[in-house]
Parts: sequence; C-alpha cells; structure tokens
Amino acid sequence: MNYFLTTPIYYVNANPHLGHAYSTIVADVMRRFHLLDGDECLLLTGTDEHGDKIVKAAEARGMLPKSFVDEMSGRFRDLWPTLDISVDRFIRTTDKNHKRSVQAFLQKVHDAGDIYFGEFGGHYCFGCERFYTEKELENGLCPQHLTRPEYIEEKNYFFRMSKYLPWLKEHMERHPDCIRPERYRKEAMAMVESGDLEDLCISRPKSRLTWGIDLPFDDGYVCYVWFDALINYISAIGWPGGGEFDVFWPGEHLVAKDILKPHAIFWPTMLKSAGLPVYRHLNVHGYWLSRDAKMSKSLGNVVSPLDMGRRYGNDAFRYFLLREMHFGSDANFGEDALVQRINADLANDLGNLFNRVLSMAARFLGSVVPPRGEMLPRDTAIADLAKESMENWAQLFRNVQFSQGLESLWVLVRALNKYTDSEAPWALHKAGETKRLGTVMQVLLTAMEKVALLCWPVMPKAATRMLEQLGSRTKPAKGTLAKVMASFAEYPPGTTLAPSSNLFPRQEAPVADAAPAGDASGKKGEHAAPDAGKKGGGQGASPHVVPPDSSGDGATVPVTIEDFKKLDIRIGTIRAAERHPKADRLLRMEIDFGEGRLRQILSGIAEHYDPKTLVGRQVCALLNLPPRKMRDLVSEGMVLTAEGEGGVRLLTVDGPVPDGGVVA
RNA sequence: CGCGGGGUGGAGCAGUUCGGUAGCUCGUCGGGCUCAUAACCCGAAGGUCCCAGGUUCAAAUCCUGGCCCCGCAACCA
Repeated sequence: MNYFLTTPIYYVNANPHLGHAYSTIVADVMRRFHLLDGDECLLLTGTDEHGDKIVKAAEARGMLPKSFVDEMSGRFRDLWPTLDISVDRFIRTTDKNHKRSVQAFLQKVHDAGDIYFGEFGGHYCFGCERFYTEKELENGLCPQHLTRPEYIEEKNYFFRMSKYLPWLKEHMERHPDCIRPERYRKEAMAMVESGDLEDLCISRPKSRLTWGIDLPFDDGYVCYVWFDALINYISAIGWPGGGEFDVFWPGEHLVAKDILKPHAIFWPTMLKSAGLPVYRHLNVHGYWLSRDAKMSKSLGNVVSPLDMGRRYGNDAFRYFLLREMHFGSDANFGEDALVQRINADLANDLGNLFNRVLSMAARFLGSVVPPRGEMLPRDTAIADLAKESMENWAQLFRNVQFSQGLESLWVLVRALNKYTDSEAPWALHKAGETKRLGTVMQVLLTAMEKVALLCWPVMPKAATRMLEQLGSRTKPAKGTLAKVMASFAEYPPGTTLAPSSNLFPRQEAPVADAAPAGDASGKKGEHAAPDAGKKGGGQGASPHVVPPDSSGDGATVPVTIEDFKKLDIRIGTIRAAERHPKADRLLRMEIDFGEGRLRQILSGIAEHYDPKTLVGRQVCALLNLPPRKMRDLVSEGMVLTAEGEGGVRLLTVDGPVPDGGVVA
C-alpha cells in the first residue's frame, strides 16, 4: 500500500518549539512504522509563509517578507534532521508549484459554482482590522473602540461550505475512524450539528494585503488563509497533474487539536467541492503542558525542551514523547519525568537486558552464537509471548496508540529479564550444561532481535545499534515487520555478538529546582486574524503559533523622542478595583489622575492581583488611547505592566507623586 | 445554561465502548539472585474508584443530580 502522511505546515513568524517538534517526531515514527509494515511511504512537512502577520514580523526586523520567510523556513527545515526525522517532501507556501495548485484548486471550486462574491462589508474599523455589520455597531460606533468605522466598499469571495455540511455529516458517520482518537470525531460532529458554521471568507483585497496568492478569477484579490494553507497537502505531491498525487492520495494528516476545525470541517468540504477524495485519517494530538507554565514563562534561564533532546539524546527524547503522552490527550513535560522514563524503561529494562545477555555471551560463549537445542514449554512460552506482543504493538501503532504500543513491547522486554532470571544461564554455565545454555541464549537473542526492530520507529539510532550488537542481518526496511513476526526461528549459529552494550546509561535525577521549560506547552495558538465578520480562523495551518514575541530575536523599530512624547503616560491612584463580572482575566479599576473625575480602566491582571490590595496604590497608565470596550465595559486607558517571575507586575513609582504626574 | 476533557492506593496513569474478583509504571518495606548499568527477579503494605441517589443478583463502568479541577472559545487592546 501507499502511505502518505503530513504534518501541519508551520507558521514561520516564530521559532520552532516543542509542539512543532512533537508533531514532526510523531509523523516520523508513523512513517517508519508504516515502512516496516510494508508500505511505500511519503512524509510531508513544510512552512506556511503568507499573511499579514508575516509582513509585520518581517517589518519588525527590518526585512523584506521574502528574505524573512526564507530564513525562518530554513530554521524549520534544518531542525528535523537533527532530531533524526526523515522528511521526504518539504513544502513552502511561497513555492511556485504551490501557487499554481492553489489557483487551480480555486478555479475548480469556482467552476463548481461554490464561490460567490459576498456583498457585505462596509463598516471597517481599522483598530479591529475587521468589518462590522449594521447590527453589530452600537450607535454607529465600533463596539470595541467606540470610534466611527470607515465605510469601505470591500467585497470578498466566499466558499459555499454550508452546501457540503450534510454530506460531511454523512461522511463522518460512514467512516467512524476518519478522525481519531474518537473524542475529536465527536467534537467535529458537534460542530457540524451545531448549525453555527458559516461560509468561509477566502479572499483579501490587494489594497489591504498583497503578500498572498492571486485569485485566478480576480487579480484584485489574494487568497486568504485556508485555501492557501490547506492545499499544501496536495500541491506538494503534484496536484494537479498527476505524479505522486495519483499514487499517494488520499493520505492522512497529523495535527494538534487547535486546528481540528479547519481540518475536520473546512478541508473535507473543500476537497469535495473540487471533486477530490477525502483524506483517510485525521490524527489529532493534544498539548504538552508545563507543570507550572505561568511560573516559568519569560524566565531567561529555563531549559528548552529541545535542549532536553540534545542533553539526553534523541532516542530517549523521542521515546519519552511517544511513551508519556497518550496520543490525543494532553500530557506534562518535565525533566524529572523524562529522567525517570530513561532510567526505568530504557536503562533498567531494555539497556540492561542487552548488556547482561551480551556480557554472558562473551563470558560463556566467546560471543559466538551456539546452535539451538530442544525447546521446552517455557521457551516456547517466550516465543508465544513475543508473537502476541508484536501483534499488539503493530495493531496499536496502526491505531496511533503509541504509548500503549510501547507498553505492549515492554511486556516482552520485562518477560525476557524474568526469563533470564529463572533460567539462570550463569548456573547452566557453571554446571556445564552447554546445550541448555545454548538454547536459553538462543531464545533471548531471537526475541531481542525482534525487540530491536520494533524499537526502530521510535528510536532509530538505538535500534540500529542494538541490531549491530546482535550481529543481526535484519535491516529495518520496507516490509521487515512481516518477516520478523512470522516465526521464532533459530538465531543463526556462528553469529558474532558484541562483547558488551551500554545503550542507555542511567541519568542522574535533575537538580530539584531545574524547572521544566517555559514554552513547553505549544498551547498558545491563534493570533486570531480577524476576518471580515467571521470568527476564528487562525493564520495558517500551524499547530501552535506563538505571537511575534520578545523572547526571540526581538529587534525593534527605532523611534524618535518625538514618537515617545506622543504617549501620554501618567501616574494615578487606584480608588476602586473589582473583578470584571464576565471575564476571567480582567480587573475593573477606577483611577484618579487628578482630572477631577475617575477613569475606568480595565486590565488583564485578574490572575495576578487581588483587587482589594490594589486600592490606594499608584500606578502608571497610558491615557491617550482611544476608549475601548472590553467584555462590555469601556476602558479609558492602559495600565502598564511588566512580566515578572511570579507573573505580571504593575509599574509603579518609588515615592509619592501627585495624581496626574507625567511620566517622561 | 458557549464547546469539550477529567476526578481510580503516596505520585503519574490504564480500565468505563459491551456491568462480573480494581490493574500498570514509579515510590516505600521485606526477601532472592550475582549475568548485568546499585541494575534484575519474587513478595508485601497501601484504594470510600469525587459525592448523593437510582437501575441491577452484581456498578469504577449504565441513569439522574451535585461538587471540584483543566483545556478551547471569550477575554488579557
């Protein structure tokens, strides 16, 4: 069979982090598994490079969009080999073929009558970067900024997605494993049945955005988000125009749960409209959490999860990621858990098994494999267990249950340790029972070769070393799994074994305070690009998008003192403070700036400050911002804060200052 | 009542689809072994399966109600 797997394409406005690494590692594991399973495999990853956010991120660094995305895309591409990931195709949405495919796709959907020119638009608020309908305006003003929106004749193109929702519902019912794990299919089903799904806006006029792909049927517009990003999955393999597409499509996708909707709803309906078959599976994974993400954020000294891979080795790092997270659920990333896994599973169970067996072979047999003698029931029991374990492993991996699959493999590993104990080759050696010794060692070696091979998808380097140490002629290659599972044959006598093994050295427990990594979670997504009257729609198919941040290479744009003087920053005293009744993170404060009245200011510090403790304190605030509505209440300024170790801290003064005092 | 996930020995989790003796890893305690990376093997202690009702011969599992965590969304301009 042909097996085509994709990761999301990653949005290049920030550097790669654990979320990206996890997705791509899982993809690599799946590819290697399917290769062993006899499939012809093609793994695709890449970068998403269009959109407004890219233009801004490039500007912030004084670069042209093109050079910026070239550099960022390179960082992703170069990372994968260092994690032992074998990528077959790497796509960039700025590739020429991709542009051609997107236009061809749009044309097909257009020809099918599924794209229409939307007549709304009109009231555009520049602050919000979005349109408002008459109904949404309050007294003709933007409900967010309380400013009068400009009337703009901006029409856009829409994809008639609603037309395909009944079909999609039926499709999901007929293919219960199209989205997995099951919970995400349920969630997608709920979306379809909710009736809240509207047609997709798929364009932006060039007057506002030029960094995108021209619509084939109107060169005054560029394509917006999904009809650009999602199509990478087929443009990368040559659609339209055959080639690999004809061979490998339909394939399957791997995504994080934050982009379930575009992949579960938008993409299938788009494919249907274009007359193409839907993907086989959508595999959805959860997030890596940091035990106390809030505490460790923004600290300069936190250890990056990617550094963990470098420190403990890729094989151990990959094993941990696959074993610790039950695919689909969230999991915690912590250095102590990583070390525990390494020591318990890899060093004590697996590594030690290899070391003790090879060491015995060296001492008792001169590292040369003896012939196998008569198999006793307790020997065939191992053979049976190996078969069962491998079958479970394969079934679970096929079903993206990697953690359970590895657990099933470890049942065999532990049984081999137990077998070693109960057969006690050292005692056989002492007693001169050469024949029985040979059989026991045979059973161990035969089983260990199978273990080594099954480790390969997750730990390619270590597995290769294991096979080498066993002097094995088995190579991890297309279709090897069937051969290895088929029988429990005698290990070729005469094979020379390595004299010892030290696959996974035990690790010291991390120092108590070595907190796990701040950006471990890849959970901050959605720099929601407001879309003409639509909701949601993160930019691009990236699983986790981190806002253009201060942590990385934050070169900023120079300003003049004149620019600074435009800011009206003043000191005021908080007279009243309370939680916003309808928002988790907002505090409502009344602050005295000596203006003869109190200003109401809202600030997202509810998680960091108890309102009672704020009354009477002096704070800094920026006052000459336009008033803005936040969760139904108007804010007349912005309280200034800085991110501290325990969370957000207010800027204040170190001595009394008259209310209204100017900050300069 | 915006959507969703979860609450199981000290820690982390599986088990819930389809009711039938509560399981795994780590940790603790005791023992064994000496091939091995202070590793391995055996045994033990330790659980009101969040609470309250209900169905049933039988409920971690099914039903109803409640409590408590956590994501998403909203919002943190």
